[in-house]
Amino acid sequence: MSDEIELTHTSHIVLGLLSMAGEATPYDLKQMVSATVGHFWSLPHSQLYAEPARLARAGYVTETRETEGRRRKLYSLTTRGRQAHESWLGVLTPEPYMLRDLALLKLFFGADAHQLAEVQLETHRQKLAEYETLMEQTAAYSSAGPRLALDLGTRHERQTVEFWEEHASQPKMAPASRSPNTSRGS
Amino acid sequence: MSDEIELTHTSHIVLGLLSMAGEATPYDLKQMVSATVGHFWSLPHSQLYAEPARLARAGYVTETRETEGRRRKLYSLTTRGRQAHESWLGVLTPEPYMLRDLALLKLFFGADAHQLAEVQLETHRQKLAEYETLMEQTAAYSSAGPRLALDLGTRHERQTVEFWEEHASQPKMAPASRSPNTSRGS
DNA sequence: GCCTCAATAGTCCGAAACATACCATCCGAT
DNA sequence: ATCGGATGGTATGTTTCGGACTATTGAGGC
Repeated sequence: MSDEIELTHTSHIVLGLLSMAGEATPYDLKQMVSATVGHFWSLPHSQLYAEPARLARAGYVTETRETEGRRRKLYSLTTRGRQAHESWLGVLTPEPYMLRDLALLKLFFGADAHQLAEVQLETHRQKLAEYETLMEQTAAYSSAGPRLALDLGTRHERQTVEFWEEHASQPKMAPASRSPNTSRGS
Repeated sequence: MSDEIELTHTSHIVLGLLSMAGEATPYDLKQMVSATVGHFWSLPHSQLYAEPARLARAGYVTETRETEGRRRKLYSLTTRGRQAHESWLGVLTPEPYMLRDLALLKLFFGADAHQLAEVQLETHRQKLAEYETLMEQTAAYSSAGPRLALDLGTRHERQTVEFWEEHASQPKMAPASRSPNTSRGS
């Protein structure tokens, strides 16, 4: 412990997840991410091996190994880590948010909206469906934070779908019934 | 020219801007970014010096210098660059988008929504106002792409503001008649 | 008992992006 | 004359990205 490091976004995700899980291996973190924040904040799984190690060096988490089997590394928050997490939660952030949407970028640069819409609709409808499923699952037992976040996410998706719907079906030749054969096979 | 590189998001932004401007210095690009795509896709200005150079090495843009004054570097698309840009525009991307919103992250991890809302409202209202101003300015003369992108951006902001409004003024005492002041006037 | 396949679990690395600090020049107003 | 602000640019250490690559484990078929 004791290299001074600065806590990055990734750090706070790891700290946050550990505070929820109590104790976790990087692989657990990976699962958690993809089930939760990964929906809107993606990161490569390699980070989830590198970052806890970094946090351990700086004394925010402890690293122990299983004594048997794969001898996986188990991480959990130290007092310092818990404090860091909590004070992060308490700090108000006017921080700008980033919406990195390739489709939006292409739209801006003049791509054909109708064409874009086709793919975007599929993507976002699927995501919306996922969210709605999640919503049902978590409605009862989950704590407030995740539910609120999911709520905002769902609204975003719903709106995005609406937007693209408006641009989907009337490119220039408006009339006939397009058979919307968006079969959802994987 | 002729190192093979792969075109990143940053590359495509630079190519796109150059295709709009015809010719530009990194500083020009910097201005353009902050006036346009920078609203939703931020990047450090140093990239706008590094990236064109990289693209020049690979033959996507030409680099010339002013012969007088500051002898700034001027970039413009080569045929290859223009092609790359256009084919990028044409490719359909189911690519997932990322919403990197610290506030959302904190919300997820259990931060106090009421408190968060305060700051978020300020930020997003301001952004919304910006967008609405931009909207008026660009309504007439601007081409379709930017207008559509702006439209989507504006809706996002509007919705985000709505969301935080719901969490701003009634922290835990729920009951009374909420005046649903979600006026949708532009 | 052996094999295979999927899920689990982890390492590694080059390239890109990030954030910021720093430097230099020009020009108009005091 | 000089000061400050806009202009214009470089440099650098850290983080992130993205994916390739390698094991191990356990369940089910044969």
